[in-house]
Amino acid sequence: MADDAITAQRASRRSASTETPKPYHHGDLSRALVDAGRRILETEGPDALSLRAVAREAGVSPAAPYHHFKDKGELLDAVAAEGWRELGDAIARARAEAPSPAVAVTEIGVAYIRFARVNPALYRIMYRMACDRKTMPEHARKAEGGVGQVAEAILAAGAHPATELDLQLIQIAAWCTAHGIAEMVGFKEFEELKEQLGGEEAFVRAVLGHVGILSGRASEMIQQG
Amino acid sequence: MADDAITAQRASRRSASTETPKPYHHGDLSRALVDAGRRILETEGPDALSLRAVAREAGVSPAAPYHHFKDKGELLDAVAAEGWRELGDAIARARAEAPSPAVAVTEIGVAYIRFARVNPALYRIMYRMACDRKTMPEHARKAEGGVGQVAEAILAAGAHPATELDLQLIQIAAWCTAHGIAEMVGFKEFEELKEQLGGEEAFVRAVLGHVGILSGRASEMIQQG
DNA sequence: TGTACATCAGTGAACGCGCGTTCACTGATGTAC
DNA sequence: TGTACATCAGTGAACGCGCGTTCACTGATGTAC
Repeated sequence: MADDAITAQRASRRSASTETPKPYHHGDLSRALVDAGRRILETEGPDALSLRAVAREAGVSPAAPYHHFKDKGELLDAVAAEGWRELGDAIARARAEAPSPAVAVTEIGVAYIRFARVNPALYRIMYRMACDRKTMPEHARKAEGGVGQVAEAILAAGAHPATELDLQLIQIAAWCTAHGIAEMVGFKEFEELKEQLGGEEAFVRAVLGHVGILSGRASEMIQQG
Repeated sequence: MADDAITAQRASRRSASTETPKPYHHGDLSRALVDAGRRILETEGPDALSLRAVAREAGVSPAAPYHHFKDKGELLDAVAAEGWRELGDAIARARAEAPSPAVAVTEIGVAYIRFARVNPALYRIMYRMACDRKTMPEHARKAEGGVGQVAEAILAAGAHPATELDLQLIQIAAWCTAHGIAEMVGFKEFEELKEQLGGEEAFVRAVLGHVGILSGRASEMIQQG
């Protein structure tokens, strides 16, 4: 009877997904492994993210993941891919919720940096893997995934880049700056400044406001550049 | 006699330093270890930088480094510190050689990014360690070490920040942007654009030109911000 | 609906590896008389 | 200048560890008749 309940639970989990806390083991281990990976990232940091640690955290033997991922790399890819997807969503949300297109570029920057701060270890391995491969993941390069949205937001803000090249360069500059801030905003040397400005987000906005592109003055940059 | 020659060599190495290729072993092992570490970084990447690998590369037993460094971390610190020192020198040189104070800020940015590109693995671990500690190394924060020079260059360019806070924010924004570009400039998706623009340095300058602060228009940023 | 069987998703033991670090040691270097 | 001795800077073997991956296995799940 208990067995029947578990079986039913597993079946329902595979089709829809209203479930009780811990139906792991059978059911959806690859999902569980990615979740476990993220838990490890946030509690123990990026260097603790071994295949064995993930299996352990998921309550499964070290060999089990091999039924779902070719090797360690593929598991890590899955974790990072989820990160990029969520970052893309956060950006899209920020853009949609911006009070006006004129400030959308800034809001994207703020959302990007906030994501990195809320998921520091995840963001670190996302970027570490991108740097190792010397490329962004497919998804992040597409319009819905991230970078593309910046270009759209810049255009929507009323900027008229002279050339396609100008637009691309602005996009790249914005992306690089956001990344730089994301990696450094947690540094201790900024703590005093953050307090002075009334919190970390205020600090981030202040820094963005001194960058140019990300301060909602994209069109100026284009006309001048 | 051969022994005498070696002894003399060692002695001279300790005082001055005009030397023949391989006087290692005795002489200056801590120097040799740092050199070995850098060689490993550039040939095998940051993840290969283990204490054993460094000892191996230096031609010495795995226990030898412990006479010069408390533990692995201290050795890595020494490698990274050398990187920060050289980066600081590169920045100072760029500033000194800039044709005018007005373009010095841009030249600093270019020099920074060039350093990261010439020493990619070194730059990676320099930053990885800074992120782990959540702070820049002492030396990089000082005026002669890096960040401080940016502020000086901005002032020398004729900018008149309304407040000390403005200057700090610009400094931070510049630093973050340079870091972001440094980490991403090698990405494959930019290759086409680089060719279009006539090489990587041209590409870097073009991106910097769309950032604002780093395009020699710092004073505008300040007056507007 | 019940049975026979293939497949699927786990187990747990084992492998070889490179790591950081410790240890007792040894021979060369430098110092005091 | 020569000898006795302390110290210094190495050696190399050993430790325990966690890692990624493989393997033969087993029991549960799903399928065909």
